[in-house]
Amino acid sequence: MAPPSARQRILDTAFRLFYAHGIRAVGVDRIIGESGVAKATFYKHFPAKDDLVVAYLDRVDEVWSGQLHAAAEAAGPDPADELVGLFDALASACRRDGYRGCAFINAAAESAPGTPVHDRTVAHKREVLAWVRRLGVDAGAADPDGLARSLTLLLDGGLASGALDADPEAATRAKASAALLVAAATSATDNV
Amino acid sequence: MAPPSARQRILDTAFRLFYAHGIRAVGVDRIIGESGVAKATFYKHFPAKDDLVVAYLDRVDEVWSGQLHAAAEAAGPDPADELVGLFDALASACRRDGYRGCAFINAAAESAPGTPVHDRTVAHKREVLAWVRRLGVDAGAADPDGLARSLTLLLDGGLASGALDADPEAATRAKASAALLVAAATSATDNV
DNA sequence: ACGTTAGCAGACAGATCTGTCTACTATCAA
DNA sequence: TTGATAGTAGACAGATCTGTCTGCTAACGT
Repeated sequence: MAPPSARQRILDTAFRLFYAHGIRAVGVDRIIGESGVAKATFYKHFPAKDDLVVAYLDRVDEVWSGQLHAAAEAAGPDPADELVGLFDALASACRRDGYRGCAFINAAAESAPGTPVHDRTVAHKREVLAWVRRLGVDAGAADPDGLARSLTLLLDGGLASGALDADPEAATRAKASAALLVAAATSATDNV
Repeated sequence: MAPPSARQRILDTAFRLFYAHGIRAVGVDRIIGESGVAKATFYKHFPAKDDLVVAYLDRVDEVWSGQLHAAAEAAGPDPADELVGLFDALASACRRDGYRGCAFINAAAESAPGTPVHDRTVAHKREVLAWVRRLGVDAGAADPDGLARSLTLLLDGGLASGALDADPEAATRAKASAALLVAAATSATDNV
């Protein structure tokens, strides 16, 4: 029953506002106002706005990676099924209210290469790619690197186009295409 | 030998700066300064910054659509080959210096849904989707809508991930995956 | 009892951003 | 010649944004 700490309130508000409106479109004054925090407190926890942005991306990473992993596991235990099932997370995301695409792609569009914010987005995409690749190895894909790249292309495409029109059809097609690619990539070495 | 008009200089400068740094990151003062134009002239041609942004997107649309069509035609005349060949435009774009992903995806990340800028990005993606769909029909695909959606997902994925790391490998994989999807979509009705 | 830590409230500085306005110049057509 | 058109130069207003600073309050551990 302890009220959430100031830091937590700041992060909650930033998560909501940054994702909904974009990073540059939301000033620290607004975050301070809506989170009901003093300005000094804000700058104590986050010495610069960019520090908050990175913390925001850290949180998005946790949430989104969790959803991806959960969707994959739910489709398991066959790794090939997991590779297809992870696209259910995309479908769920598209249907969510206020969906505005991938927070990392959006953040990358607003940050210059080489900055901590931009680096954080690159790190996220690398993690996802590595995770998919591992599943590809488990699934016995002939070329796990290539398969992982193809699947993340589909995933990123679904996320990116979701920012333009959140058509659930796109997620369905992404999953269907993924199924085809996974089948093609595993049948060569692991055909029934 | 006539020097480019003020309007043209403004557009050239905006094209370069908006794409390289993002829309919100570039102020009108900078565009005015670097294009060597008077402030009154600027606001005469573009009453508001957003008007310039839309004009910028119009130009990007021309350029990028032209490259897509050229790449497709070069791979023709078989429509199925065109559907795969258009991905060469993605590979060329990735290799270009200063490549920073898709201007439309980036602009969408910086604009609120319902604004003229955001609408312009949606219109572009719709045009590309319709064009790919037409090629799919010509190629005799069983489900041209689905095929077009799948291929544009791959394309958008390549463009979006290009903003994070401009890996030419991604474009290669996108093309290979496209070839597989096109083959699968056309073989059912148009085999050998 | 006392110091430390966390937090609230809000003024302030300095930069930057969009957009307006005045005043002047050059070109070209009727 | 005169009037319209396109352009240059730059001051200015008003809003907004990031970040700093001063004061005050309350909880908690020693």
